[in-house]
Amino acid sequence: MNASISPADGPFPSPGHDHSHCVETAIARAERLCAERGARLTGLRRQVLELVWQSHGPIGAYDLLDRLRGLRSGAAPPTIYRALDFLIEQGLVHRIARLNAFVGCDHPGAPHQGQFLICTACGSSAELVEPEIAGAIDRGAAALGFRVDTRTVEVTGLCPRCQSR
Amino acid sequence: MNASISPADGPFPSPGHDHSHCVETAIARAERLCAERGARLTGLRRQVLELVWQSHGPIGAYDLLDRLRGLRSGAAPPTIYRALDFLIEQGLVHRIARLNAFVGCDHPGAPHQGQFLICTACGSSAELVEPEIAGAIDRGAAALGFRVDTRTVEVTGLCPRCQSR
DNA sequence: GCTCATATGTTATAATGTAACGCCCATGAA
DNA sequence: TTCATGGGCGTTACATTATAACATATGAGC
Repeated sequence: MNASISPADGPFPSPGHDHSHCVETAIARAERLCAERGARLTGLRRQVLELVWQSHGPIGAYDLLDRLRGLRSGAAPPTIYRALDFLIEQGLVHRIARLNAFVGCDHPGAPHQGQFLICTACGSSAELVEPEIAGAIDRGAAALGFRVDTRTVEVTGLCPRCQSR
Repeated sequence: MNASISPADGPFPSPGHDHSHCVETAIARAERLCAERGARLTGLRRQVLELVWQSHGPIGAYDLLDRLRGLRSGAAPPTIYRALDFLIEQGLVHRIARLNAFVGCDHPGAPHQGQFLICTACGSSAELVEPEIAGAIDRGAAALGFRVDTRTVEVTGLCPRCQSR
């Protein structure tokens, strides 16, 4: 099993966690990946990626916009959405459809699509990378002759911490 | 494997299909289920369910609203959303998060959550009921100590017809 | 420096979804 | 019968999310 975390360094954020370290790591990985690919991680795009990671869970576009305005007065919705489009294209950010929200990808570089566990009590999320889930989906689709492009898997429930509260 | 269809009577709609029959069947099932449960399938709710089924694929709330206005002048967004809330609660309709759209459930009465194949070429969708997918999700979640509530599975790609065009 | 494509700024608007309040009507108790 | 109750729906207003369209700036390569 290959489970991991978003945005903290355990399956779900733990209390004494140094999150700024995660942010730095994520930015560093993003820089490297974009350099390898010749993709332009501009100042704006890096700022938006930092803001996504600084959030302790999935964050909406307009919340990001509010925070971005602290850095760039005059930012407007297209500012955010264009940056997010780029980051998603590069596999650095995932969009969670059920929440209309965005979250940093824990496995940039590895070809995969997001599988998310979303805690309805605390709002945190964890990213799964489960080949078994993708495999089961592909078998079901193949049985109907369907050619798979993207797979969205979003699971709601309670994270370990919120179960014991 | 237990695959089936939405809204037609094969894995994906076929050309000479008599769709009005599907609509009637769906309404009849809904009447029966609601009667058993003591749930009130009112005139409005039945009309909305018919409109959902009359669509040959997932349909947005405001498209439904436009059509409903042909039957009830003065219908407003809450009219549609409240009816949809009821229908979803009763398991008669599913919401497809990626599309912000709604589709009739092929398996009302059977406890399940929607698993959808969505053709990006023709817009049609097919509903899967794959215990293997749910099982794989549950195992992945259990490994992180996550208690599952709902599972959203939405797969995009090409249906058999659109692959051969 | 020039040119071109790309990135970003800017304004406006589209698309989707909800809050809040009040009326009506069916139901059941006094 | 009357009246309280609650659900369903009408209605208005508004909140939230996302995009279109056009102008300007920036940066990489020549």
